[in-house]
Amino acid sequence: MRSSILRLHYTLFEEYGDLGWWPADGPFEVAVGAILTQNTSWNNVETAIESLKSEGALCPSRIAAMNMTELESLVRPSGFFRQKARYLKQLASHIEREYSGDITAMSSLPMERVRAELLSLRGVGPETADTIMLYALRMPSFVVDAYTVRLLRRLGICDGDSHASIKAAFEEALDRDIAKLANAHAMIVDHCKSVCRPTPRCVLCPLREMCSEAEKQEERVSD
DNA sequence: ACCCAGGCGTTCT
DNA sequence: AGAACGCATGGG
Repeated sequence: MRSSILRLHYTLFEEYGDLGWWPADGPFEVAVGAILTQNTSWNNVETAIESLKSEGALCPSRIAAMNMTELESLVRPSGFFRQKARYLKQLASHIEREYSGDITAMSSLPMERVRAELLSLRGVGPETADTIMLYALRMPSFVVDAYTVRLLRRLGICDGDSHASIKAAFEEALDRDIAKLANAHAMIVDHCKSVCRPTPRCVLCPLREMCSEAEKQEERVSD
């Protein structure tokens, strides 16, 4: 899988270059965005983040102290607003209580410890935890999302492989380099949003070569 | 009038 | 362990 990942990374980088993810003002805003974007388009998340900002509410202390109804109304545009308000509240309280409101304090702890701690919070699953680690704490933890799995399957790079093994393969192939891991996920998401749709149009796709090779391989198998 | 979006938790088989 | 379902808004 290693050489396929390297080729994918190289080809995507040739097309997209450095995308400079995650778009946010600071580490805590990254974490908030990671929760708000769960199964939700980024456009809706931006609206919610803007409304939080306009209230000066984008910090752990303010969110931890805010009343639930107000928080719900601020994050409403991002959908699932009752759950997400609860999740943000819990995250903010945790950061406030354990790290005096400074989320970056977590980055000096071992990765496994940080991941387990994030996963223990309601509303923080594998993808959200890895997103916070990679883009807020700048730790080399690759983010495997639905896009990644769909793309890798289509390219025949993975088949039934678990998220965990895909994650590990990227981290090894990209040498645990934070900038590379961060940009790799960004390129995959960006690519899948615009080009590699559920029903693909491969004519101008930078990955069309890899894609057609995978299709040929598929035909051989089904013979 | 659909369909989908940068998931997660709960509740089943 | 893995599938099915609810959660909710806004844009194509």
